[in-house]
Amino acid sequence: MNTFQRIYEAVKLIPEGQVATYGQVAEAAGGRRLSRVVGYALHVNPEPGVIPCHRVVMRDGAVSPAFAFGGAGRQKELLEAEGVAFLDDSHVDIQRFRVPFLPLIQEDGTF
DNA sequence: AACCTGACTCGCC
DNA sequence: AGGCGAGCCAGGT
Repeated sequence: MNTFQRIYEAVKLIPEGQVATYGQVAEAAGGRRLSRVVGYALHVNPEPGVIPCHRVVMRDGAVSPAFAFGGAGRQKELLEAEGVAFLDDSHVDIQRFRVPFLPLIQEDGTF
């Protein structure tokens, strides 16, 4: 169970209709400082469609400009379809839809 | 094998 | 208040 695996597990745990920040995913995966690694992990997303990377946004709710799996507009589309409201074209209402907490992923992949 | 870079975040000027 | 550097991991050069 390496860091990447845990990051992916954490992202998969984000419930539909909610979003999580890179920091939250990072904490669930082992440490807040992994936030940057989280970005890299999703960048090289090995399982598009399986890992809901569209539910991961920056701390201020902004979606990544470098989003690349169908276009940034696609991400907004998916999130709104799940019930996540947007404040503007690039920011989700993070305060209302951020997942309250994410379980800590253990070495063996469990909580 | 060392070095650089990247979907981030936070703390310190 | 806004800019800068550090810490983390993996993969490419």
